Amino acid sequence: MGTTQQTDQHRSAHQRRRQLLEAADRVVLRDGPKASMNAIAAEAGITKPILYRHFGDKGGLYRALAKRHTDALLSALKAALDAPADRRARVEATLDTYLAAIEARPQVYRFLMHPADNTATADAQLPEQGFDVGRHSAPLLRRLGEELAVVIEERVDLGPDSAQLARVWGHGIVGMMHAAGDWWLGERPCSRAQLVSSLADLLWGRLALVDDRAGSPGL
Amino acid sequence: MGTTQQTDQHRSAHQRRRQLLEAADRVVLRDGPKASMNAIAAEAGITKPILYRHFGDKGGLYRALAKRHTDALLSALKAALDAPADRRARVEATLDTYLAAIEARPQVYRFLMHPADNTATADAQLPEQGFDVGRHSAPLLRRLGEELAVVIEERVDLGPDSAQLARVWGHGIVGMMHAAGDWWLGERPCSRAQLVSSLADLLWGRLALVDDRAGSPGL
DNA sequence: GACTGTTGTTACCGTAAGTAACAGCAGTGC
DNA sequence: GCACTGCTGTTACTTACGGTAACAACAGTC
Repeated sequence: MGTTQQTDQHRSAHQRRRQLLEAADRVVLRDGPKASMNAIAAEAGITKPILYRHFGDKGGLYRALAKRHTDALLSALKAALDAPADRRARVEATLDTYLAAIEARPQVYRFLMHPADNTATADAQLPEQGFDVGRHSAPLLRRLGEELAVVIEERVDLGPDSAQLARVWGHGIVGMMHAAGDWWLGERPCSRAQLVSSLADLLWGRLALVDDRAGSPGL
Repeated sequence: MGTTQQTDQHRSAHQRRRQLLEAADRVVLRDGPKASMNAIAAEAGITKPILYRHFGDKGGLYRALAKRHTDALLSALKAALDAPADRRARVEATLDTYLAAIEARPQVYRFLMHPADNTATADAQLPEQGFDVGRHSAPLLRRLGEELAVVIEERVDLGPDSAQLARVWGHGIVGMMHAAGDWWLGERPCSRAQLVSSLADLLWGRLALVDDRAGSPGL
């Protein structure tokens, strides 16, 4: 075997890589986070060592896959964030874009969000490794948080310490979106629009404004 | 071997279980998320099958361990949430309590937060299992989110749909805290107090209040 | 026609989860 | 005393998966 789909065999390694990633995508879409290298290789019509030649290890494949999806998601989010509307509408559009994405492909979402582990032999105190890839965990949320921080800092005037505040907010907002989305995806307690509105209310400081409950200790 | 620490051998199975969990705790504290069942058994002075008799599978041990830590963390958070101070101070105290906890024991934190996987063979559509433990993913963040939702709904008057809004906010706030904490723990870009203050500002709606940056498109 | 590089294979290793199957020993009823 | 039950513990195994070595086939090139 191996001579079946070899009709056009001299496409570039880059094309081959994309093809493998698409197969991996399909398997992940079907099997969720349990997708094994064997299963992915089988889906691509090849065997494991080829995957390893292309991606080094499972983390490499994971990162390549994550980059694809993160790039796609991120450009969608940026578009929502840059839409011609006021800030509240933009925030809601961004939240909705994210939630629509995870709703559309929950399996991919779960695979990307729960990487299981990566390089971390023991000490956890090694200063740097030289590579930027595979450094620490940082699979998708980290990147989203950083990118959102950039957008926030570009667009909003946060005064002194703006860079740092923007990063905290970026990661915090992404985490809020993620956790609420993860819960919502599992339980579906309300419509997407309601969730978006509730989260935007939270970001708009409604927690600080509402009254204490009648019977609660008067603080 | 095996006759060494058998001085008082007829303590209840519950005591034994606690002892095993403490050993597991120690290993997790040392090895992080890579802690193997063999290593845990060795730390407890026994071998694997005993762990499996007590906890069923690795997921069972994980859940038991998670419950311990979640209970402890949750009671600390509830205490902070119930302190005699205004809402902002209480929120800051709660954030700080959480961050101090993950700062104090990052290995345990990482083990609990990155469960890698659990029961999820394929369909993801099985109705119920009979047990309440091991249902779906919901390791720690879910529970924190639900508990925070309860506290929010008890203490704050959110009007109609208050139950649902409280749950969204509970999960959202926990997610914000988690993501920001995870990032902060990895990079340590600022002091804990600064992080707490920035997150509280975010929850207080400062995002809605600040001005657009000078050069940005006028929306 | 030999040389090299790519694509593919089979067959293997190491590790870790999970599982028999068996051994020792406490208590209980006869 | 003696079988029976039940708990704690063991060794040794199976299975599955990540990762690797060694080899086979073939395209293009000098």
